[in-house]
Amino acid sequence: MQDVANLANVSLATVSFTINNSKPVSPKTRAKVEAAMKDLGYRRNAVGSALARGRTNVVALLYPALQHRFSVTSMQFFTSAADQARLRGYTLVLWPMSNEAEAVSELTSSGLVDGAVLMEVQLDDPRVPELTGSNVPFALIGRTRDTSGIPFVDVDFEHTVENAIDRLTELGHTNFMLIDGGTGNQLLGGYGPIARTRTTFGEVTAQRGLTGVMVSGAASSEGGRALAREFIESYPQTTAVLLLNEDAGPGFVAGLQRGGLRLPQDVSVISIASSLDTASMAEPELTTLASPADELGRLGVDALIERIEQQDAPLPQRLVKCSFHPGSTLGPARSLGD
Amino acid sequence: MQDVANLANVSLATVSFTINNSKPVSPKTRAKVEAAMKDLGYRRNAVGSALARGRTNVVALLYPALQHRFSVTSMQFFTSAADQARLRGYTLVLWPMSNEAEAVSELTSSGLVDGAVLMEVQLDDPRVPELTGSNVPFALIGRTRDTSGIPFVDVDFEHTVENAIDRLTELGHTNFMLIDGGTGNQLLGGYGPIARTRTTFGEVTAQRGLTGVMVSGAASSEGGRALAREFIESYPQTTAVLLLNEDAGPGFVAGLQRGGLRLPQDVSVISIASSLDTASMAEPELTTLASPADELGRLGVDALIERIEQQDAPLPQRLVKCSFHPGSTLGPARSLGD
DNA sequence: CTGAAAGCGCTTACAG
DNA sequence: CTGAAAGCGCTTACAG
Repeated sequence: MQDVANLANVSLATVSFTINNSKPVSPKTRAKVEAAMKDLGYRRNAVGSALARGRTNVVALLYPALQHRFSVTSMQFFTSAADQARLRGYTLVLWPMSNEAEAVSELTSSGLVDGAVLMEVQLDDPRVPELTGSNVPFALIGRTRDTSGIPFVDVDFEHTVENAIDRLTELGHTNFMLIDGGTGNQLLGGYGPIARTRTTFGEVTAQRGLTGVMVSGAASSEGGRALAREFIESYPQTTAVLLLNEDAGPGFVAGLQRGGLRLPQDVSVISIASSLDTASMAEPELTTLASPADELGRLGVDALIERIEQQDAPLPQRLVKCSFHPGSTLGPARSLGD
Repeated sequence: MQDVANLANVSLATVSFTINNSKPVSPKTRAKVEAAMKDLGYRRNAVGSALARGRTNVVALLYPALQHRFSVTSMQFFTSAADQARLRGYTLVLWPMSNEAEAVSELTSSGLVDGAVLMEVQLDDPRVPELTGSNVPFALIGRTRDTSGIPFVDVDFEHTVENAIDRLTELGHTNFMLIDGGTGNQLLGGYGPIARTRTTFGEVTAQRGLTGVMVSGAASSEGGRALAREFIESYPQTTAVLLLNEDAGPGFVAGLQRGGLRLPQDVSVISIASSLDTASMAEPELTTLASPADELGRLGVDALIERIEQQDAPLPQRLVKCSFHPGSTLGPARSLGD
């Protein structure tokens, strides 16, 4: 930078002013400085700048480490978040968290990042109070139980479940099943998407006098096949399935058919909050209420940057709806005699 | 940091020495300093440290932006690379590259990262000379055409193709097809995995007097279904398929069966350099030579950090083999009369 | 509109 | 083993 200043016959400060547009600079001075920068191939050092400004323009994406089964949907968060950050002049770092408390404080106290976007949010996520206390700006992709004062973007699970049930009800279905990807452990017990979906499913089926059962299975193709066997053995009356378990989808569909059921003549299945990529791997292709994953990644970063750049702006809290894609697994309920 | 020094009645320098073990510190002084740090909840600021040391302990993962269809395999690179970086005291940033030249120089001249790992490497990747010229350490996940002097980790595609052909030859197959995910554009024409696989496939089938055709299709379920239609219409003699197109796998298998072919009685399919997650979404499950994706992400970061920390160490260049997973799509060649 | 100087939070010769 | 001081590459009041 000093070299640039020398070559342009100006001071260090003036170079800084032209780079950052932080003070008015006369056109000729600006031209001289820019020529000098070009000649020397100069680019401002991000670390020096960060130290002086107290801002790094780096944001972190926090995701659970050791959970190495990432769906297509998570991948979309990663890349859309990184792209959007870049677009807005930030760099995205991946921050795997194994030990929640320690990792969060390591993050917040390092001074490396200006803020964090959290993925895989639990209803009572321990990271949230930790971050609130640390004064590091953050935003959630997902929601805690109590969202007051907390910036977030999330799928509108409540609407999604109702929408799916509506569509199936119109086709005459009255016997519903919700399949989720929860495992027995406590962690997933408090996982937002599953909890909200189950609650809404329970409420809506009860209100409307529908039969509704809930079942969980592993988030994998093998999990899906196992769920199909369970379905065939234990739930002969059920004709409509809401599937909140993206990765089990193709296996579930394959398993049902292997067990002699036809889709959608015998059973209708709708995959919710999941990706079309995975849905299309099933045969027949799954009818889907697709997760707006790209949009969530983008909006999550936007929400965070808003918090960083203008603390007084209105709190960003957005619910995004899933989009319907027909597929081939939705049909009229089979009549009682079938 | 000054606060810590005051509380412990030592100098700023001594605090730094104890934190970094950069100079011997007496046990009692160390104890005082550590107590003071704990009391104040002090953590060293990464930015100040980076500026003084000329090292940020941040490494970048460069991937092609705008390519929003990431397979499970890419996801594994992302997360295993981030985990390994963290394990070795580094932070991983995601660096989407749209305009190659500009983005690389933005990276190298920002001073933000100590080095970069490159994904989706082309045979003549323009990023490589750019990085070589910039003196920023880097390592490839993949390989350029000429690998002399370049640190990399990659799948041993040559071995993988031979292995797949061996297995099928033993089952009596003589009519082979290679399906890849290349699109017509130049970009993918020079994409390492496809180029190497095609070359090896051509050589091995020729050497052994086997019939071998090569076909490309879109990397999606729909692409797989289209490939199946093409297969049935145009290649009735072919009994053995090597599939280098992970995302087309389930659709291809479904399409073949929809067209009346049985797997593996009529056609054997082996998916290569792909993930088991996707393979298991096919029905029947695809026989697979699985990509060591986690290992590659980890080794890629290791290779980079070696270059950063000891420039004189032997050049890290590693080829990793795929692992065989049986699945249900490999069987004896149908006899001529079938 | 331009410049001299202090300071961001650390590290590291250098001296003791 | 410990400390005083310079310096890493910037930004930004402050003065002109």
